[in-house]
Amino acid sequence: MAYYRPYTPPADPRIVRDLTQQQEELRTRVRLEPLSQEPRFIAGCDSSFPTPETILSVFVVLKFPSLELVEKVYQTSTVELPYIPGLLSFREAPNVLRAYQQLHQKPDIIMVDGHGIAHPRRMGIAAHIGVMLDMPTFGVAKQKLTGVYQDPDVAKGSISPLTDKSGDLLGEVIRSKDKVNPLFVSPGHRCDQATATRLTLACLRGYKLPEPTRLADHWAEEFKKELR
DNA sequence: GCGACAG
DNA sequence: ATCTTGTCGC
Repeated sequence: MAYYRPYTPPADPRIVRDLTQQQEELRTRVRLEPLSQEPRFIAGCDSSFPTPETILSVFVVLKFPSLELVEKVYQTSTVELPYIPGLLSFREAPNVLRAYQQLHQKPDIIMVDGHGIAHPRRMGIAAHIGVMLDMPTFGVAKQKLTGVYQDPDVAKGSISPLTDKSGDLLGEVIRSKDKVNPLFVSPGHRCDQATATRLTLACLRGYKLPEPTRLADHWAEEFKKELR
């Protein structure tokens, strides 16, 4: 439990204004719809920072619904933007997209570590990546960014809605394992809530995190060691 | 004015 | 995200 937040230098107001504007434009391209076909391959992606100035992004592709790992790739580059709540995608997406290009087996849908439309301007990193690739995506986050919800029952599989102040659905809060903190699942692009939730549940294998993100997390750690 | 704030 | 040991609970 954090009792205080470490000091963070204020972000340049001009940068914030410009990126927020770009985000509003990308927002007009988001399409929420059911998946056209059942996925045969699902990907997971995650980023970490081996050093404060280096970003490492990983992509894993699993066969669906067997969840057998079929490919894993990574990409590193220099960090050019600080973390700014609501603008995370501009810091991480560029490198994530380059990692995606390395894949030989392209997935049918991507599970992103972070939020989809459960974002102040409905443009979390999952939606951002989906629009850039024009690919189906949805987000699975460990912490809330925006919205209100009632804590779901402590039993695995319990779900409660995440809504904005107007009552609009932003995502669903899902208990992926008995008694552990719930996950925040929301559609990104070319995906809907039902699909995002269904696939998240279908990817659970006894751990808090669904396999795509869990394995992406795992390999990010392995690749990090490999770099030194 | 005060609290919240993905990774 | 990252730095970090032991420790409590199922």
